[in-house]
Amino acid sequence: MFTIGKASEQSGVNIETIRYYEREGIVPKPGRSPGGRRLYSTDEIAKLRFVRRCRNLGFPILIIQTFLSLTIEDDRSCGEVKALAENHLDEINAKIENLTRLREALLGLSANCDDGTATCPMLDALMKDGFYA
Amino acid sequence: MFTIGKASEQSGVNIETIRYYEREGIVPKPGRSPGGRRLYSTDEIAKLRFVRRCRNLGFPILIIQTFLSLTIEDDRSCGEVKALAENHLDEINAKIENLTRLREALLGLSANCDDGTATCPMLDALMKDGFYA
DNA sequence: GTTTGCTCCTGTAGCCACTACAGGAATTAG
DNA sequence: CTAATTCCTGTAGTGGCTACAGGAGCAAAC
Repeated sequence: MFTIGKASEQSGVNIETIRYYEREGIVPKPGRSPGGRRLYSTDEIAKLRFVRRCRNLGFPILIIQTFLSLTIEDDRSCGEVKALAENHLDEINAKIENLTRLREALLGLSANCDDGTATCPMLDALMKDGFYA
Repeated sequence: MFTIGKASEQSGVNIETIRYYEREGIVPKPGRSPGGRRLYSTDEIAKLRFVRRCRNLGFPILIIQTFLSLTIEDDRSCGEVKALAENHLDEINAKIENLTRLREALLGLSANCDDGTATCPMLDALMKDGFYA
C-alpha cells in the first residue's frame, strides 16, 4: 500500500488532482491508515494511470468514467469503446481543421503588418465592417 | 443608439457576454437610458465586433485588451501587434501538432478494436504497464 | 525525547471565458 | 390598458484542475 505521494509519482497524476478525482467520484475512495492517510493499492494506482493516459489522449472525464465502468462490466465493451474513440477522433479532426483555418486567417491578416507603421492593417481589418464573418 | 439586444445582434456577441465584458472592464461602460438601460453607439458595437473577431481567431482576452489599448495609442502599434500575432500563431501550430500526434495515437489504439470481443484491446493497452508514457 | 522537516489532511477559493438562472423593472405592441 | 417582450442586477455553475491556509501525522537526527 502506498500513500498519496507515491501513488502520484507512480501514476503521474498530481496529488491535488487525485484528491479531486476522489471528490468527484471518478475513482473510488481508497482505504485509510490509522492516522487518516489515504492508502493506494497497485490496482488503484493503475486506475489512476489509466485516467491520466485517457486525459492525455484528450478524452473528457465523463467518457473516461464510461471506460472505467466498461472495464468492470467486461461485456460488449469493445464496440462501445470503439464508438466513443471514433467520436473523439472526429472531434479532434474538427479541432485540427478549425485551427488550420484559423492559422490561414491569421497569416493573411498579419502578412501586411510591418513594423513602424502608424496604424496597423491587421487591427484595421478587424475593426472595419464587411470583413471576415 | 441601440439597446443591448440590438448591439448583440449587430456585433454577434451574446447579451450575457456583453455584460460580462463590461463587468471585466474589457469594453468601456456604455451610457444609459433614463430607465437604466444600456445604450450603445455604432462605435461601441464595432468594438464588440472586434472583440468577437479576435476571440474567433483564438486570441485570449488579455491580448485583445492589449489590442484595444494599441488602437487608442496608435503609436508603434503594428510591431507589437505583429509580435503578438506571431506568438499566437506559434501556439496554434503547437496545438495542431499535439492534436495530430494524439490522432495518430488514438488511431493506433482503436485499430485493434473489433465489435463483439469480450475484453477491449484499447482499454487493455491503456491499463497495462510499460505502454505509452 | 524532542526538534526538525517532510508529507499528509480538510476546506475553500481561484483560473478562463463564459452561460444560466431568479426575481424584478421598463418598455413596446396591439 | 394590458400583455408580451426586453432589459436589469446579482449569483452560481461549467470543466478540470490548481493553489493556498492552517493544522496534524510521522520518520530520523540530535
